[in-house]
Amino acid sequence: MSVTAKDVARVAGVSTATVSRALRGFESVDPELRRHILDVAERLDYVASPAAAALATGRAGSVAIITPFVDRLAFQRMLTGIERELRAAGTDLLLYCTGDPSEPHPVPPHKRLARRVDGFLVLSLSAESPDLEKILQLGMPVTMFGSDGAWNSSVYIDDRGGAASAVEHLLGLGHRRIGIIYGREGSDPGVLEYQRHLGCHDAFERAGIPWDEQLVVRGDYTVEGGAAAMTRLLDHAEPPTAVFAFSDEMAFGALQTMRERGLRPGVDVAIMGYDGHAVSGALELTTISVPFEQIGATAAKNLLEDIQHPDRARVPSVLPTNLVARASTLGPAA
Amino acid sequence: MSVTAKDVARVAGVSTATVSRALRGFESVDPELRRHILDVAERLDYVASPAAAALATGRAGSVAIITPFVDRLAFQRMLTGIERELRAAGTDLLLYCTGDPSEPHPVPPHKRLARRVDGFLVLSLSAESPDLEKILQLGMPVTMFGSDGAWNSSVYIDDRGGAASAVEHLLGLGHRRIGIIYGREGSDPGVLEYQRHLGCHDAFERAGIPWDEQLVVRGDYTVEGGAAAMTRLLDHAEPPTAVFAFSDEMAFGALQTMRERGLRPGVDVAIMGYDGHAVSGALELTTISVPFEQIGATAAKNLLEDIQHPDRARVPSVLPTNLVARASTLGPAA
DNA sequence: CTGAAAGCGCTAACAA
DNA sequence: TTGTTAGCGCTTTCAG
Repeated sequence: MSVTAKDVARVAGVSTATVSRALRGFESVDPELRRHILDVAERLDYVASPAAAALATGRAGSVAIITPFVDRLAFQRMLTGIERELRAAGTDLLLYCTGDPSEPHPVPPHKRLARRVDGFLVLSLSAESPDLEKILQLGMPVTMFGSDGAWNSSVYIDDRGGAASAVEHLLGLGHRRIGIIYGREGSDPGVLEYQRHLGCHDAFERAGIPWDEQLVVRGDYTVEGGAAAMTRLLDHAEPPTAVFAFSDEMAFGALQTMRERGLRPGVDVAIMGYDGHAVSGALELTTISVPFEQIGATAAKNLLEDIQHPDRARVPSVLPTNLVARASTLGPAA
Repeated sequence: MSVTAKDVARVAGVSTATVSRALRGFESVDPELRRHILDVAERLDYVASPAAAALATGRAGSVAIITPFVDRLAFQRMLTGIERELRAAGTDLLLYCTGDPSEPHPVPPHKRLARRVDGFLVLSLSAESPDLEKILQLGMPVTMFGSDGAWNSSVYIDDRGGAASAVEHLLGLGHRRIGIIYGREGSDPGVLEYQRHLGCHDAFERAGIPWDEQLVVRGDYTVEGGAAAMTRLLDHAEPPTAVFAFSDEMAFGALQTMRERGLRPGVDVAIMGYDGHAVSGALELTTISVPFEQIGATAAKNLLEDIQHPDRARVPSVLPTNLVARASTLGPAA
């Protein structure tokens, strides 16, 4: 097969135990011997078998990301932050995508990953998802983002407040008929989207404006879905003067629909998104910016901490969002 | 620790060997016994240790993606396709990001992953990258995309032709001063970007138009970089009447700069991108669409094939690109 | 068709 | 400080 610790031991004239110790930088190895062993290992181009190490130690040296979708900008940005942290820590990253929650997956993640990783990074899974439940049952370190609930070492943003501030921004501009483009049907209290709904309600209530179900449509978190949703809103007998989409991607689609109809963002209809992706700047889209890279990095750091110190008490991290007002709600700069 | 094959064997009243055979669906196990064993395993909530299996069989049951950046739309789309294929095959996915080629990474990927995976999916790495060389030396199955060269089981698109058709589209609209926004400095013949440069040259040459270095600027493959590049182009004494960006992301930035200056895409300056991301539709951006999801899926399939049949001769897959003309070059629809 | 036994390559007590 | 000796949990000949 390939060169093993035994080979290194033989060539270096020591035991495999010493090879193992030297390679892992144990203090208890004679510095000179150690150098010698490292030399030999280098020369033989030795690479330790992670499988054997994992079997012997019980730790895998890797963590898994569990998330329903990989094709969302928010995920991409979190991944950027996660990858950076993990690489710095020398921890491998396994990606497991559960797909649409409505369709059951061939092999549930806890089955596949249980003994393969040291911990889980659960992103955008509902707190009520059966997958999550199974993973928690494993009793391994888990850090979450996007699931509502008070878990240790998880990462949060104030989504309810963020959504409320979005609506308030529009109200402040004088809008009274405000359309909402949400993501997916059947969002339960365990998922962030639900918080955004609550935030909208909060803002409307404070302003004494009744909630109008007619102006709430689904956009599937995609550009196309957002475009279709906007079409429905505009075709309404009494169309909204402002629209708040629960993600930038859906807002992009809404902008497209407006363009097709010759409507000017921020002039004819105000529109805003949520997430603060790079492209929203290029589109002059008002949005709630969310620090996804930092969310990813923080989640990864928390998880690594949890893995190293399983019993240490941890406190959730809360990260800020903020509203970035642009021409899509303010109109073209004077 | 947790429940092992031995536990299942004991409870089921058989040997661990039979448990192993039954669980892997070997024909040689009595159907009835087999059902019984599966039952017990299910009941005990048994999950085989991948580390132990890997150690015993020599195969990891996973593949690694090696790529310099994860924060690009193209990567995200490939990942979508890859993940789908791999999940269907029950193969795990490890993600390894090399970072900027110019800055050396802490641990070379081949060291870390050599014995951890059964094969590599190398995306957007230069054919002349030292990382690639090391990985190839491992002698394991490798499927590539975005590295130019004739490797088996790799996936290609005709980037040279695609870039040429982009320029020809602009030429066909009467443009003679065409700006180019490329991605990164020092692209060598081993990377796809180089092919795009060649394609541009091809088109200019066929049209008898001299190449003007003044109109070629760098955009770093980001929205911000594209915006800055566009600024430089427009500040030119004799600005281009059309601009071709080597990625949609950079074209988005260019559009932003135009908007800030009150220039209308397709009217004042024609602009086109490359990649065909979903957002480009929303922006009415003319682009060369590239089937990244399909590229990812094909690459993953090829790799899995290679792993299963290491000696079978393979032929590279070539996937099509095509030009999608929109308002950013054609002007607003009549 | 099934069981016994010998590893896979590494780590961790325990001795020396 | 270093070597010896058992495993970690699974797979896989080889017998039966």
